[in-house]
Amino acid sequence: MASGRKVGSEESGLRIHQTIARDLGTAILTGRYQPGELFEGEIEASDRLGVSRTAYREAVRILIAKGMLESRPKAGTRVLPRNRWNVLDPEMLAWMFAGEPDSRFIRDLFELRGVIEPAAAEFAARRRTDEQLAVMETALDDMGRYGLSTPEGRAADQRFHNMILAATRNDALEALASSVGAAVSWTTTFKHRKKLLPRDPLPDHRAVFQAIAARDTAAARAGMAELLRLALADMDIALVEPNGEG
Amino acid sequence: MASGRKVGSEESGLRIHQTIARDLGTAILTGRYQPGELFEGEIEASDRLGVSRTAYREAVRILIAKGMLESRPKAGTRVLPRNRWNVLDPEMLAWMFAGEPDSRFIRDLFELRGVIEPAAAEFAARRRTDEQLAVMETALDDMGRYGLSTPEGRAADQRFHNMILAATRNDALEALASSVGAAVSWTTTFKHRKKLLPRDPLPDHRAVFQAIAARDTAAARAGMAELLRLALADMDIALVEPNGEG
DNA sequence: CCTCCTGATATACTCAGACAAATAGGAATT
DNA sequence: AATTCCTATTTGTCTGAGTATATCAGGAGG
Repeated sequence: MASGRKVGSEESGLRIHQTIARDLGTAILTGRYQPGELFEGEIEASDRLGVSRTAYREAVRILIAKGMLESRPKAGTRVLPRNRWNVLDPEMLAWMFAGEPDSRFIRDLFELRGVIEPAAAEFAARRRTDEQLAVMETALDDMGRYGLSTPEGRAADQRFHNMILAATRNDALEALASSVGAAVSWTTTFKHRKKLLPRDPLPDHRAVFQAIAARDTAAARAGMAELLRLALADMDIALVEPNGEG
Repeated sequence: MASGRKVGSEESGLRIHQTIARDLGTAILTGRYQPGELFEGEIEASDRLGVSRTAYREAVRILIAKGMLESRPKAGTRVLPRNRWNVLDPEMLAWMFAGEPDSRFIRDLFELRGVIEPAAAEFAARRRTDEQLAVMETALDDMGRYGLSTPEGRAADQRFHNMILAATRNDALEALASSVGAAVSWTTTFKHRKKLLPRDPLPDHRAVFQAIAARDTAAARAGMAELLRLALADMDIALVEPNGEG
């Protein structure tokens, strides 16, 4: 047992294959490996990283499952083109936002959210149950009580949006929006890290809630769109797109 | 070396861990394993399947990467709740549609597509380049030449929609819509398996194309919405939702 | 000169068995 | 009853060997 060395840095509860997957994943996301680029062999790679081939291979399996890699005997392991990546995968989003996320992709996510959530609000207005409505209301109350600058307040905000998604009764929409919402909430954390929020978000949320309560689909859609528009306006990243909405 | 038996059925080029992942994945998707249910231990499972623990573990890693499983020492490996699954993962969609897909989820996918693609058409109308427009046109020509009942025609249809997505200049939207689009095309195959298409889809496509060419965002959105509405009307699954659009 | 086969070879894939690490759950203690 | 500690169980990691497969070079045939 001569070499009982650690990999390099003491990671939290993560297993080795998870840290390798995360490291390789972020390396690919940040462009340190280009699409089409060939990886070194398993033996060399695992040796260089100071881990067993087993752990390295399991890491590669994870990245293959996320559409980032491809591996075949004799051909080796190479990075797939970007359009094959599952960029909406929650773990991948977490990797992106752990580092310095690409502002262009953040814009993409907000844009996608702007497409998804108003539609979700509309479906929710049509299909919500009274129980779901009640959960939304208490979440909104909590949000007002604690404010968005506290963890409790943000959790309440999450609950509110999640319940809207659940009320859509659309699993696909729900899965998607929860991923995007989580990613966007990372940026919200960024926002609050720099400056405290300048605006009270409660009225927008209440308007959406009222519309859903009244089963007013058009108002729900419009209210959510307005909410997102205001939220986006609070952020600095609005500037990446030179041309406005027109 | 007493038992050199094969796993059971001769799979095509798939590796062992891939087939195990697919089998377990479909078993979970079809409800043969319920959320929260505990798997048997790795040794028992790999032994029962007649494969090595390595291969079984790599399969489990894949399913964990897709949000279907969770495993911790001493606690075992268990199925995660449905809302944790990455149901938009292309591979998962393929697994679903390989068997008898849940009609409720198909409805969800169509609904999601109805949200995504009109928005994508709108973005495409605003941001498309002339080159992208040219590709759309040739795709449309091919589609007209071969018809949707031929593989070439369907490929052209795919190219048309994919180019719209590329023209949105939104990676997140593109990744999402390509997954959903692929899944929906499986159902299109289903449709044509039963009955040949009763309607000429070309006019709808041309309308969308014209709008994108003219950079008419509203018309592009409306045209795409209409296209999807008609496509959905062709399918049998419209009946799952008793209440119409209103 | 090109196409098709054929085999050598590099690479990932699979296997078996051992050991390590972590943690859930119970036992002992306060 | 709450807390601490122990232990047994399960996943995690390692090693080294052997297998399968696809690429690539080189030759046979057109």
